[in-house]
Amino acid sequence: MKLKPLPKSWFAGDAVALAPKLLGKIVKRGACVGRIVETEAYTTDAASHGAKVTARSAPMRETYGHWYVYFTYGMHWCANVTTNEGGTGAVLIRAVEPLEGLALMKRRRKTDVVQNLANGPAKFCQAFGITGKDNAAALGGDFAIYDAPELAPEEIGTSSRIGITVGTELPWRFFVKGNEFVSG
DNA sequence: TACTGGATTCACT
DNA sequence: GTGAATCCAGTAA
Repeated sequence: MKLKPLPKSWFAGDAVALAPKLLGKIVKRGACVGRIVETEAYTTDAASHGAKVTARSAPMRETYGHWYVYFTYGMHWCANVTTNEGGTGAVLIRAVEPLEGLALMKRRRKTDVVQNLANGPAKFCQAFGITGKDNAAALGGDFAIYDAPELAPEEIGTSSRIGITVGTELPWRFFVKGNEFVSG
């Protein structure tokens, strides 16, 4: 697979605009490679860490093209890519289709079911070995996002999670229809 | 210093 | 469909 890293400037725009564009892109960390199939944009809305100026959310405000990894529910890590040069924004990677490094992912996730390896934000982090040590790291090197053909519009739909998990109807949730690795 | 709640997941019924 | 697991950041005092 010929991979070309997305330049930092690619992430300078608004999170809401970049979330759908990230679909189909390739994320690689060490031996693990996957295709992003579900993303979620966070800016300064009430549900976002970016709504308040705190030490934790500093990467959302002060960086773009970096990883923002946070710990939640006492046991899970979630990975975002920071966006919006000069502003506040990040795109949460909610689900990934495993492509390479499946053996390692299966070992980390303690399951042989491929569909369950990375079909959730915390599952993705566990499968790829992402923890707080990756927080605020710049994209690139061993942990980067690579360019890939954009998904066709008919492959992108509105997530069934709307109104179920979060209780809000944010217009920027997406996932890929007709894909066996899709979450929800 | 102590308390509260969370961008989740999974086992169990 | 329901509830437990689990710990850190944020907030109040």
